[in-house]
Order: sequence, then C-alpha cells, then structure tokens
Amino acid sequence: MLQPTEMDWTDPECPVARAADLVGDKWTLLIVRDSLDGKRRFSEFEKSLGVAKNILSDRLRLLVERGVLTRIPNERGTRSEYEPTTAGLDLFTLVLSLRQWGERNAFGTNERHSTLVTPATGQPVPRLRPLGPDGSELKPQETLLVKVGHPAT
Amino acid sequence: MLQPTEMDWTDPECPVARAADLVGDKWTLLIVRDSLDGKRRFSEFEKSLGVAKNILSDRLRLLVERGVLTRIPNERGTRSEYEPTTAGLDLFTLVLSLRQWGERNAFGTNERHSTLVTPATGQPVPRLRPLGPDGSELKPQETLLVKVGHPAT
DNA sequence: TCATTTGGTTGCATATTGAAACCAACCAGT
DNA sequence: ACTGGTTGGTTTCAATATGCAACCAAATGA
Repeated sequence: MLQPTEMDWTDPECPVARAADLVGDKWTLLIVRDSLDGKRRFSEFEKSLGVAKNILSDRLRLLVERGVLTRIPNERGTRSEYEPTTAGLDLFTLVLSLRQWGERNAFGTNERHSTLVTPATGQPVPRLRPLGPDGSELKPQETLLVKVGHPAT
Repeated sequence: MLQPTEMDWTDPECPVARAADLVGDKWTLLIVRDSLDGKRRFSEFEKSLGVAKNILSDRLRLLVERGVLTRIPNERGTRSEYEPTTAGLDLFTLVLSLRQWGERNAFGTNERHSTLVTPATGQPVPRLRPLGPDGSELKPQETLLVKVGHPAT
C-alpha cells in the first residue's frame, strides 16, 4: 500500500474515492502525465505546466509522500529528480483513459490535439476497452457494485 | 464537443489537460462514479458523498454545463434528476481505471474494499489493459507523445 | 569572477471550500 | 385542512487553498 502517514479518506471502502483522494486533483494528474512522459526535474514540470512554484513544490512533496513518485537526490544534494514508482507507472492506464476521453469529448471536430503513438509504427494507441469476464465489451449498466459487508451473491 | 461556454484551458492542445479541467476534481469524479452506479437525485448524491450542499449544487451545475450530465426536471418543476449524457457514460473507462488503480495501490493486503462485478456470474470486472496496435501489452515507455505542430514521423 | 539558472520558500491578496442557517415546495399522515 | 418531515436548494461566514511576486542560496556557465 501507499502513504505512510494516515490519510483520512473521503470514503474509505471505495477504491475510486481513495484514488481520487490520492491523485484526483488537476495539477497532480498533470504532473503524473508529464512524469510518465519522461519528465524528471522541477523546472521541466514548471515549464510544461505553468504552475506556481509553491503549488508544484507542494504537489511533488505529496506525490512522494503518497508513494507515486520517488525523489532521487543529486549527488551534490540538490537538484533532485522525481521518478515514478511502481504505483506511479501503474497510473498509465488512468492517464490514458483521461487522454482518450478528452480526445473524444473535449475537442471540436476541427480541433487538433496531441496524440499518443507507438514509436515503431507511428500508429495511435488503440482505445482502452472495459471487457467482461467473457471478453465481450462491458457497459456500465452491466456491472454491480458489491459493498464490503455484503455476501458474495 | 462539450461545454458551450468558452473554457480557458490549462493546456489547450492536450486531451489529458482538457479532461482534467472538465472532470479532474475529487467531488466531480465521485459524482460521476455515483451517477454511473445509477444515482440520479440530489439527495442520493448528498447522502452517498457527504459533501456540502453548496458544493454539490455547484458541481452538478458545472457537470450539466459541460455536457456530462443532463438535468431532467420533474413535471412539477422541482426535484429534477441528473442523468449521464453520452459523454458521461463514456467516463466509465476512466472511473474503472481509477477504481482498479485504487484497489491495487491504495489498500493494505488485509483491507477489504467494495468490488465491481458482473451480476450474471458475480465475477469481478477484469483488469483494464492498455494494448498496442498489435494487441500486446503496452507500457508507458513504449509510447511517444506527438504534439500538434509536429510532422507525422 | 560575475551573471544566470535551478529549486525552492515566504508573504500576501484572492478564490474556493465547508458548515450551518435558512427557506419554499412538496409529501404523508390525521 | 393542518402539521411535521423531506427535498432541493441558496446564503452567510469562517477557514483553507491557490496564485503571484519577491526573495534566496547553491550550482552552473561564460
């Protein structure tokens, strides 16, 4: 698990809510986006995001504290690098789903946007698809939320 | 596209950033979670989330304004229902990826959490997997971000 | 050596949040 | 019809978070 300091969760039994507590913030999500795109240094994030330095500093600290990034100090003690942990790399799916939803729903038909491709062929990354246990496309209506105290069936 | 009122985007060319501007907020994400779980009424959201009424009111208004929910007024003009639009339903993948990341990274091994299952068999929803064009598992390192002005190769 | 960049911190004004009070409709029971 | 409770909000106000600019020390570059 992440975050050594005890969190007070918005909704402790719901994984969506815990994830939202940990990374459900605009700047946090954009820092993770850049981190997965290979950015490492404070100034790289600052330049890419245009975020105020105190906010960037705060979010990086929180992300390290929560186990999403590791701070790797330079041998001279300063100018450290921020690198994604395993949990950070695991956010790839989340960032990809944000990206693809944005592509489909936040751009006009005549607007261009940056695109994620596989370098080998230059093809765009295929659409993420939720699948059921039988491998068929899964719709929200076809799912059921089982709460913690609830019996199996 | 969504939102009739002109937004001023944090990073207009990046779909991740536009998506974060539209739904990258804790309460917004949790309202969408509940909406996809079938909740419709103001009081249902309020009870489920424990959010202050003014905030809930504000976020519902923004979600309607941005085309994620529709407000369906009751015939008596009050007690309307909030229903996901197509763009709202399309957030299923995003909420699922939040959920699955939370399950894997925000719970201790001995902690229980609510689970999303397919009602027919009771099996948990399988893990979302980013795939490359050839159908193989896609890692963040195997992708490249092509910015707008950039040539194809 | 001197200027510049880097990686921050601090202070302050402003914006957002959260809690509570308030309110007008509606609704259920008698 | 009257009464009490629920619903779906709005308003007010204090506390918190944000964003901007100034500042700074260490490292780098010319």
